[in-house]
Amino acid sequence: MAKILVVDDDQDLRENLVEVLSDAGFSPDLAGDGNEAIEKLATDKFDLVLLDSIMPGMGGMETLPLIKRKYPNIKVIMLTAFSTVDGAVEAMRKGADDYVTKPFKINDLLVAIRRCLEEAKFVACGELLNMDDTFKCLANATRRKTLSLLKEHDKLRFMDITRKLDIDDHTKVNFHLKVLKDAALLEQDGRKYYQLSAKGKKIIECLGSIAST
Amino acid sequence: MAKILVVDDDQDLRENLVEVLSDAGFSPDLAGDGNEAIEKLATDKFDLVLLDSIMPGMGGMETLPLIKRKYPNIKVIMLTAFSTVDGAVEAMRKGADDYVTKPFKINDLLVAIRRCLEEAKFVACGELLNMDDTFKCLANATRRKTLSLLKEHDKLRFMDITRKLDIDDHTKVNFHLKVLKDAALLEQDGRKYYQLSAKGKKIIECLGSIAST
DNA sequence: AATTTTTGTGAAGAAAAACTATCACCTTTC
DNA sequence: GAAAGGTGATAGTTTTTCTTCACAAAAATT
Repeated sequence: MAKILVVDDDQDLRENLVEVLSDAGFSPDLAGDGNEAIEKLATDKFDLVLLDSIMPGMGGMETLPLIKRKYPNIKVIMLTAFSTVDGAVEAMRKGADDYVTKPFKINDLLVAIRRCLEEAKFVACGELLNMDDTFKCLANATRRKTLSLLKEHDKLRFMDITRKLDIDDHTKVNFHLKVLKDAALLEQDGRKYYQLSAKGKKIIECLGSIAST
Repeated sequence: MAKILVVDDDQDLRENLVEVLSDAGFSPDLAGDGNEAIEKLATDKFDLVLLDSIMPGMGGMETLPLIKRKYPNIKVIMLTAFSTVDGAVEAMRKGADDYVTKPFKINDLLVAIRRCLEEAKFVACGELLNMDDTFKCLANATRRKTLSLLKEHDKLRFMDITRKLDIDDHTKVNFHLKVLKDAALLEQDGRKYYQLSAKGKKIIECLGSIAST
């Protein structure tokens, strides 16, 4: 199902990978260098890129940040022959999602691919969110505080929240809680405990890097 | 100025680092293992953590995700004696901001520290943002589309934006542009070209991972 | 057991804010 | 000078937000 772009200058390896990936149930496509990869990405949709770090023309290390800047949701796994710790760190800093050293066992690569796609699936849930509602929710300090309370304490009851928010009249919290529930950022378990939903957790995580409150 | 927490079980190295860091103008503090580090982080505010990967008690590899989950804005540089590519990749996947192999040249470490803090400074601008305004801005599909247009095209004139938004009456775009400007997500250069502000770029970057439109 | 208090929820109306649409007006370009 | 590009102000509509009231279930007291 998942579409994978294989970017490598070594034709043998490329064809080999295409076969393996097809057998494993993926839809692979090919590119011979960075420029070609960029073109392919512009025309087709891909879920993951296998990127060789050293290629004639534009190499993987240069291509990587270009891809990640334009398509942050596409996962990239670097493949590299001459591997050093510094190289690996640099690749990860540039946004690679994983780093596999050549020669690799096919199985190790498949494991890495599946793990990346699994993470992507989680991210993708964000795309299904109704962004309008989500942001409207976040555009309010009380609700943001509620979310971070729940991030910290995992589960809270109604009155716990009102007290922690330092609001005297409990009925006033109700409205905000409902908005949060409607936006699916928050849910209740059987015993009326409020907690972050999967979407809520994802959002909070993203927010963490830009907003402390 | 920046507060740095040095987490290492080797007392010689620790004291050595404290001296070097002090000389370089930082305020260092110490912890002997992961647990102690967590405690220190809970009581004091730090900008950066130097984290040894292998320690008796809780090691750095375990501590790292704990720190990053709780304090995503604090930078972490892993220090490690037995360095492998896999170890480096794992550390970076877990959220390390950099990875330095022991023995290291003091200067290399200082370079890494300064680079991390430089990035942190950029992130910190997010904290100064008025979150209410920011999210209100984002709670509107037209404005989000405007931002992603500007992300893609860098600079656009007023009419370019209205056309790309596919809005016939140009006066209707005005309002949204103003809201974006007020929230400082967008700015104009001397020639009336609209472009993303630093804050806008940062926001868009964070958003990229959760919202495609 | 009865009752009071705490906890938890929904709905409706008023107040505040955001959004839309329209008009007026200025500047640049052709 | 006409057309296109660009901006601000305002009034009416729609949405949010706040507030209040009503009410029910659970827990604690009497």
